[in-house]
Amino acid sequence: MKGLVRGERSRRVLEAVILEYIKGGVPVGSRAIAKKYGLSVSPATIRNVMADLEELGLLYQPHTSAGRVPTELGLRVYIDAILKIQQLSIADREQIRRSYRGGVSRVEGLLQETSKVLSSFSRQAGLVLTPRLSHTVFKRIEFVRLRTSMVMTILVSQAGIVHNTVFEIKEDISQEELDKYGRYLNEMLQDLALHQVKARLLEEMQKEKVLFDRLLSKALELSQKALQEDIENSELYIGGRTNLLDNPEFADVEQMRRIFNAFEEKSKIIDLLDKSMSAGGVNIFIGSESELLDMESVSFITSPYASGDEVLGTLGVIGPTRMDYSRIIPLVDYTAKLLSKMLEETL
Amino acid sequence: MKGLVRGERSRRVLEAVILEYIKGGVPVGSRAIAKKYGLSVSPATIRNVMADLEELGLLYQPHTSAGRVPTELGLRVYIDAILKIQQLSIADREQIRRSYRGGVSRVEGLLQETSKVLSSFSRQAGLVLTPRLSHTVFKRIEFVRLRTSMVMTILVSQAGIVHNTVFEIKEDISQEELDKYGRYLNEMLQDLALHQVKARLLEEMQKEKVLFDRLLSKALELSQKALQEDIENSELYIGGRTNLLDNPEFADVEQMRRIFNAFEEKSKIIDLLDKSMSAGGVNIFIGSESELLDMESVSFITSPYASGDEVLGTLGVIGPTRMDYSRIIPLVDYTAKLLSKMLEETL
DNA sequence: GCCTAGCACTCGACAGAGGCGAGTGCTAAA
DNA sequence: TTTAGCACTCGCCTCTGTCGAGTGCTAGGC
Repeated sequence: MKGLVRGERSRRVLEAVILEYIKGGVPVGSRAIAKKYGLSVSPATIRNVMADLEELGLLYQPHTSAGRVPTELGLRVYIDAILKIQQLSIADREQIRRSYRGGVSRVEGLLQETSKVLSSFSRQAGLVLTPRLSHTVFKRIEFVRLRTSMVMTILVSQAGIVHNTVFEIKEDISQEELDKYGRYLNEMLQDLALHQVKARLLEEMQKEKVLFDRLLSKALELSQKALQEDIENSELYIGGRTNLLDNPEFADVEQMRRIFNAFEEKSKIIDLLDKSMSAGGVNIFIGSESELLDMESVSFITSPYASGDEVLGTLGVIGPTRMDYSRIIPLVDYTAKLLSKMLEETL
Repeated sequence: MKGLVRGERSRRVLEAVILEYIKGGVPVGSRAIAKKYGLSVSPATIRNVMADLEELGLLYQPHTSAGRVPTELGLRVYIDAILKIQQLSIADREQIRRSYRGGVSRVEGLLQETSKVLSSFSRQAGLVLTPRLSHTVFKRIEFVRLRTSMVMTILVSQAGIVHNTVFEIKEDISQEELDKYGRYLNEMLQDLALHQVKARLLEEMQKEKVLFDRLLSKALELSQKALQEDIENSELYIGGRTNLLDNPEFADVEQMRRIFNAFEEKSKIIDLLDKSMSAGGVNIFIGSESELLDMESVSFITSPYASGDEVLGTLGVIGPTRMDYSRIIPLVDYTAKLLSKMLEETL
């Protein structure tokens, strides 16, 4: 990949075009670069270099007499081979930490807040994928009798995530009995990962002695029901949608509609974030790389977050392909680390 | 108000202009009305009537040689004095009920689903304000020790709403002890409204005997903390935001930005829905009536929903002032009733 | 006295023409 | 290899004229 841009000058020019384009959003011409980037060569020379870069597929011209715009490939090369990723400044870091003050007391709140932090610092939209329940560790289960034959199950994971389900049962069960079930299950499932819990329950249900113990079998049945639910699903928090409206390239409503549809639908974005969960560190998807067809002009910058050793979810920023990568990459990186630390410390 | 439009013909013309405007979104001229609405008078006559209506402030002309557009007042008069609100057709009702199938097992899910139902049937955005916790009846409290000195409180209301808080305590408390607190409090707070719970806790804390019982006082302290949290706040579910993008009047991005900002901010809309909670039945806010300044071109149609006698929250539809009131008013009405029934039955 | 036909008038929407300017590619000379 | 010069391209903007929808007014008819 690096070989694509051989000369030092080519590289400087590519960088200049991209920086200028990110700043202005309009095609950039040879003269502007010759002037502002002190390459001490004339515009004509720049033009030659640009023509070369265009042949390599890194730049392209929207029309004959226009300046150049970076292609996806161009951005890719820039990010991989040219951009030196800086640390976030101390001031920025301090400010991010400060935005969390005012105490967020629930995990859900913390994650939602994070999506807002990401959006306000990137001036784009922030994304936070909540942990899959099935990937977390069992902490506690509780049954509450809401009314005749209606039972609520509350499931708490070690990371402090709460999930509840309501369902109907054939015969009424008293709260006292439900409490017994709870104690029994809490004992049995201690410290299991939730996806193991399911297996464990089945296993227990096979055991002969259980079959003859009404209490146990009832308890197992109930918890089975609770787990059938969507513990595989993640939620997605999206902060700062409106920031996207400020991007001039989305003035055209059609683009905007596509993106907001994806926000409403969520599943596509969830899939994407899910994919980048296993890959460690910051991931960048430029335009069509995300394979969200019909989303050609947006980029994602994502990073997984964790609590201890356990990778919980992914967070990131979505914006136009023309966005300030040099600022947002470290932002996403830092925020992911900060969130991980907060999850680990406070929970 | 009714007196504003005296003649039967004036009324017909006003209605015609509004219906036509709702359908097309462009100013409507005298000829179109004369033709399509079989008033069997000539365009010239219609023009005279229109001029009268304009003088009354019910219509206005965007420019000299344009057709007429209804004003807010015009719409108000139309809705109050002319529109006969029909029942939703059996087919529609059936279809709405069907959209809920596939079993929604949590209250949150049910409400969120409702916002989607509202949006898809209105082709605008659907709003559902969740119940304030403080207005619901206490069902159960539960403490979970997440790790040393970190405790989670889970609060369940009779309607099946779950709220959790995490906080740090000075000295560690074992799960066994926490369970004891729970049992004690569940006994004590049975069937109280949550806003009474707070008072009750304070009251108990005053009692001398409690002061000397470490267990009790600790339990009270903990639950106090849990309740300090945002039990006064409602959440707002918004479904079908993208539908709004289809309204031609919002092609201009500025309008759209305002609305989406309000969605992001939420508090203004929450206030509005909150206000219309106490007023029974369907409420309609046209344009500036909502007093959400900078939202001149949108209308709200809202209705409270309840469970049993207890009014829980508000739901509604937000769309351009030019929306199909005759369809959406019954829709909102029916959906509120249906939701109330479902909340009552299934919980 | 109300309704209608006719007419002059207004004004936005649209299309085409022309000028501007940014930016290019090519060529020839340094 | 670089640069200056030049002809050329093409999007954007403005100006202009035409078109048509719609109006208000007036005079005559039921």
